[in-house]
Amino acid sequence: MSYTIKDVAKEANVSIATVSRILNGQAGYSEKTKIKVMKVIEELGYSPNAVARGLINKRTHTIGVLFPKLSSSLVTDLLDGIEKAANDNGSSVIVCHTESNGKKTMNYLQLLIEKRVDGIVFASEVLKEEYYQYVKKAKVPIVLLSTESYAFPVPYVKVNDFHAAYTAAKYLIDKGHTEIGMISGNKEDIVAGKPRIDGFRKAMADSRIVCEERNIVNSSGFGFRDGIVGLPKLIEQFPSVTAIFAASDEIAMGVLSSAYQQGIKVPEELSVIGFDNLDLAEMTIPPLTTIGQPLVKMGEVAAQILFKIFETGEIPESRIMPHKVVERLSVKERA
Amino acid sequence: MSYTIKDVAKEANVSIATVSRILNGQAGYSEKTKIKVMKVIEELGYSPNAVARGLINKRTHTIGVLFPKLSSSLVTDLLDGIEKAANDNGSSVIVCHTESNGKKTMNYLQLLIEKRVDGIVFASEVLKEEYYQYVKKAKVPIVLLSTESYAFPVPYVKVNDFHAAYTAAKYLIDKGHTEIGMISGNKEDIVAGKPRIDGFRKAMADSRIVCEERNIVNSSGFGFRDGIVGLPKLIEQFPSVTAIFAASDEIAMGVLSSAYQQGIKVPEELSVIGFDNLDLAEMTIPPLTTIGQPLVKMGEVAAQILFKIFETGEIPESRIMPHKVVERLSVKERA
DNA sequence: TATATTGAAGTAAACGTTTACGTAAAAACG
DNA sequence: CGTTTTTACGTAAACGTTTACTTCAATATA
Repeated sequence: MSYTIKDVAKEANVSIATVSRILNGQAGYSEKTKIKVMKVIEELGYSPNAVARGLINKRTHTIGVLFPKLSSSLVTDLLDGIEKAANDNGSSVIVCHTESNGKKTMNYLQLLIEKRVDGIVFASEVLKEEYYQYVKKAKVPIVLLSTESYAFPVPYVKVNDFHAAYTAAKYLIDKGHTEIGMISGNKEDIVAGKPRIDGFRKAMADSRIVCEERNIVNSSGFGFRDGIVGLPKLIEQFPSVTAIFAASDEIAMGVLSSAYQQGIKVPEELSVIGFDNLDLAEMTIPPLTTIGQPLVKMGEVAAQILFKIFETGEIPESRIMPHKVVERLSVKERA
Repeated sequence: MSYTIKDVAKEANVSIATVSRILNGQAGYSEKTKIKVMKVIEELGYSPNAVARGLINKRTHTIGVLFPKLSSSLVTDLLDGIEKAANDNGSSVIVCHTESNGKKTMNYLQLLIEKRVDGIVFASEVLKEEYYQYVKKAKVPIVLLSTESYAFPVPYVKVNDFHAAYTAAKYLIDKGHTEIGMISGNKEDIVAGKPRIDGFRKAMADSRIVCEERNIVNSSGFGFRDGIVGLPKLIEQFPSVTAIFAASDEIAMGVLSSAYQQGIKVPEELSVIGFDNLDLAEMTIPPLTTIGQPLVKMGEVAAQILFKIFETGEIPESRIMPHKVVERLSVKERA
């Protein structure tokens, strides 16, 4: 097919060992032969076979990434960061799209392990026992991104959702709001759903604002639709609401759209704060005030943790990334 | 490290050839030994080494994808489709993020070729001669996605941008508009910029509507900012405008935001049609009428073309995917 | 000058598979 | 029952590298 190291060796009248040494900068050859060999490589257009290298070196310079879905700008930013860090470390990334499906996830894990990826980033989803045991048995390093495991000792990279939600609610309170509602995403989601609700509740409690059932609408997911249907529901059960904490930017966009349809002015009549700071948060009308997660950075850090593990063999600590409120125009001080 | 086929063979008292045959369903063993071997595999938790397989089979079951940027929902949808089709065909995908940088692109191509990917999807960017020659020399199948090459015989998958833009303009015209402007994206972009402008012009001409300099604002890219700055510019040079064709949904969102800031009501005072039908097009205020590209499907088709090439060795024809107008609420019939 | 050291290479084994080829026993056939 | 065919394996080479060991000449050292 294409040329091999043998072809190069033959053409240059040296042994394959010499070619290999030159290619890997390993000492043991003269400048003259190097030049000769490089010339042959150039002429032939020889490209070293990374598969063969991987076989003998037991290192593929490839990492695998598992996402529940691809078409979400949250995931995209994470991937962006991962890819960046991987590339900086001379590795490539294989993306897998699990659709939050247990069987698919297992298949992907199997695939990645058979391909002998150096490590795995598991993103935005809960690490089931089955998954954990499988990669543990295969001894492949794994790091969690934008998720966390309470049951297993796996390093993770994420923001503190409890704290971030607290910050969001507190921000609204500091703006003079007292009639504050939340549209929460899935409360069964123990890693991103529940903590945000708890953080919201805690902020309310700390400010001595009563927070009951009616303050919170639990939706099934974190999507646009959840915001669209969430707002009318919230208004129905809590008509005096003046400010809303949406558990994701997509929910917030749904709220914005729903408010617009109902003729509710944001932020004049209703303030809205989101969560994530997706790219589209600055494109909404009005531009969305939100809790920013450093998504790209988080992806980078997750990948870097993997590389650290390759180097040292030790498992580093998890990283809680800082969140911040990104002030735009969807929240107004209450008179 | 982990178990090999030899360990399995020894443990099961058979030769490695037999294990291999069982693993690949190759005939040449009895049911009894199969059961015995499978049991050993199960016990050991043996995982076949795809790297070794790749070396001997000259097939890695991996394809590479090059994107100019990752954080764009356009690219994400394409990737989604590619990944889906790849997975259906037992392959994985390596993503590369070129940032439209020639050097980075060449590095990625080199990387992918060294890793011996079975094929490459080159997306949303123009295929430079240097790129083409390099992958051609390596004899790696390549397919273009959402882009096209006039100079080289490379199969592509995309919509007909000229025709799609024509459709957009015609749609506005059919709604009774005659004062129609365009915010065009980069007109130097010969594959997506220029054809859309030409399509727009043609539709205007065919309807005997004069279309001059002032009808079109050329921006440098296809992003939100371009819409934000584009609208004021367009209004200044063409104050009577009642409808706008934005060359991308992101531009359209910029237009929407800019219009909102200036107190221009969409669609009452100004109609806007976009291009792409990104996920976020339905989340805008008002929901965006746009030209839909079947992005996920396009990704799938691109990958399938690659698999077809692997099978047949022949290069299939390019595919022009159908576009359609997705009617939402940002365009209004003119009184 | 005799010996030790260094430098520049080559040889061959190993990585974990697949597969062409060989072989012995079992089955089928006449 | 003798011969042919089939079945069920085993042996060993190959895939394209890296690298531990060798080797041989040139240089440094005593």
